[in-house]
Amino acid sequence: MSKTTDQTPERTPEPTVEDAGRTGVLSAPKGTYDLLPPRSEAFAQVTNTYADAARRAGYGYVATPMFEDTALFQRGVGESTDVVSKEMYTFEDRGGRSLTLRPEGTAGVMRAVVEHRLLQGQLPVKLWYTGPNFRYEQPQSGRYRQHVQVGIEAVGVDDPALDAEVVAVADEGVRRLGLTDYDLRLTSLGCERCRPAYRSLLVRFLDGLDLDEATRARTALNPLRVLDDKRPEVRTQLEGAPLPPDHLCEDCAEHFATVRSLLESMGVAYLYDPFLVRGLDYYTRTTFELTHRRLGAQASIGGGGRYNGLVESIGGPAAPGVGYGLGVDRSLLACEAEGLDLAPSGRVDVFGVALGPAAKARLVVLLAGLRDAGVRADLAYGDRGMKGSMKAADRSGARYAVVLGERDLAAEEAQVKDLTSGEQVAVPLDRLVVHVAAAVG
RNA sequence: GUGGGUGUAGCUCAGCUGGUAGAGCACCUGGUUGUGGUCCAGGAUGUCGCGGGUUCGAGCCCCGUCACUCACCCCA
Repeated sequence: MSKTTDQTPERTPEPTVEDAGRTGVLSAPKGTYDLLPPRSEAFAQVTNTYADAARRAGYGYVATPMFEDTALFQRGVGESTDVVSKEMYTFEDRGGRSLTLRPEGTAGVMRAVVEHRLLQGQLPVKLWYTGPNFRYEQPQSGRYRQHVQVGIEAVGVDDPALDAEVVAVADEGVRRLGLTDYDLRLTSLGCERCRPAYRSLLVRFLDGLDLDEATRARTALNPLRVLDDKRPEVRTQLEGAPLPPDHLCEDCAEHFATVRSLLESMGVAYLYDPFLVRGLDYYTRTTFELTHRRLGAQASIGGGGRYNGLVESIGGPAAPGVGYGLGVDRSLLACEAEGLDLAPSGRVDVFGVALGPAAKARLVVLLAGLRDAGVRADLAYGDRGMKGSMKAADRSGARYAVVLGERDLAAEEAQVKDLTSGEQVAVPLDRLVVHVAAAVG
C-alpha cells in the first residue's frame, strides 16, 4: 500500500477505475448467471446429450420466439397456475402489444404447430427444442429467473406407446449423462371426462381438513396441487385422500396400464407416485417427473406428460400431445453432485510457442493450416518469454507444443514436443501439418 | 411474496474484548539470455457489498439497503 515515488518510475499506468466507480459495476440481473469455461462446456454437453436422445427417436429441431403474445400463456398454461398468475415477465412493446417472455416451452411450440398447420401432415408431429425460459421467482439453489430447458413434443396421436416413448427418451437422456441417483415418478391425472367427478370428490375431502388460508385458496383454484404439498402437517392429513389414478375412467385406466406395461418391458425403472401433480394446468393422463436425490429443495430436473386439451385451448384443432421439459441447469447441478466430469479434458490439441516476430508470423500461418486440418490449436500471444509460453502451453491442456525460434526458422523446421512424455522431435515446416495431424489422430 | 444465514484479494477463507488487512491457492517475473508440469526467490491485486450512525478511532458495534445463499411456496 506504500506508494513511494522512487519505485517503478516507468511502469505503465494502470487503467483507472474511476469511471467504473462512478457508474457502479454492473452485475447480471438477480436470479440470472453467467456461464464461463470450463463449466459452460459441461452445460453445452448436457444440452447436446439431451438433444441427441431426442434426435435418435426421430424428433426434429424447432425454434420459436423467446417472447409470445401474453394471451398464449394465459390460455395455454392456465390462469390458475402460479407461473401465469404471478411469475411472468410481461411487458408492452412500442406498438402497444402485450408480450411475455416465455415461462415454459410447450405453449410456443404448440402455437407454431397450429400456425403452420403441421397437424395436417404426417402424425405424430415430433419436435425437440432448447432455449431459455423466464419466471419471476425468488432465486435459490437450482431455481433461476432464466433457466434453460431441452424439451420434446409429440402431437396429433393419442397412443400410449407414444407416452412410453416420451418417458423413455427423457430417461435415456438423463442416463446418458451418467446420472444414477435419480427417481422417475409416474402417475395419471385422468382426462376432461373423468377429472371433474374426481375433482369434486377431492374438494369434499380437502374441505374437511385443517388447512391454512393459502392452501384453502389453492383448494378452490386448483385442488389437485394440494396433493403435491410437501409439508409434513399437510402430508399426514392427506393420507386416505382420494387419488387421481384410483378414479380414472375406463379409457384412461387402460391407457395408463398400457403405458406402465410398456415402460416395464423397455426396462425403464419408474416409481408409481399417485400424489404427483404438476403445476401446469394442461396435463392430462400420463404425468411424470424426474427428481434427483442430491439436489436439495429444487430436486426436479425434468418432467412432462400428456396434454390433450392444450392445442385446442390455444385456438387450434382438438389434438392430443405428449412431451417433456428437462432442465439443463439442474441437470448440470445433478452431474456436479454426482461428481460427473462432462467437460472435455483439454481446450486444444496443439499449442504454438514462437520466439521472435518472424517466427510468430510464420507460426500463425502454420496454426491456421492445422486448424484447417481439424486440429485444435492455440498460440502463446503477447510477448511472453520461453518459460511463460511453455507454461501457457502446459495450462492449455495441449498434448503437443510446437516451438519455433529464429534458429528453427533458419533451418525450416519446428520442434514438436510431446508434453506428456517430454520427447521432442524436429519436423520440417512443410510437413508440420501432416505430422501433427497424424500425431493428434 | 415469507423466514434464516452470509458478504474481507480472481478463488477458499483468517482477522483476538473496536487501534484503519492477512494466509493458502491462482496469476505475473526471475533463478534456467530456446523449453512446461516440481522447487526456490520476488511481485501485482482490496472503495473489507453499499449508505448512514455511534466512537478520538469501525472489517469488527447499531440501523438501513443491496447481493448471494438456504428453506417455505412454486417449478426445470
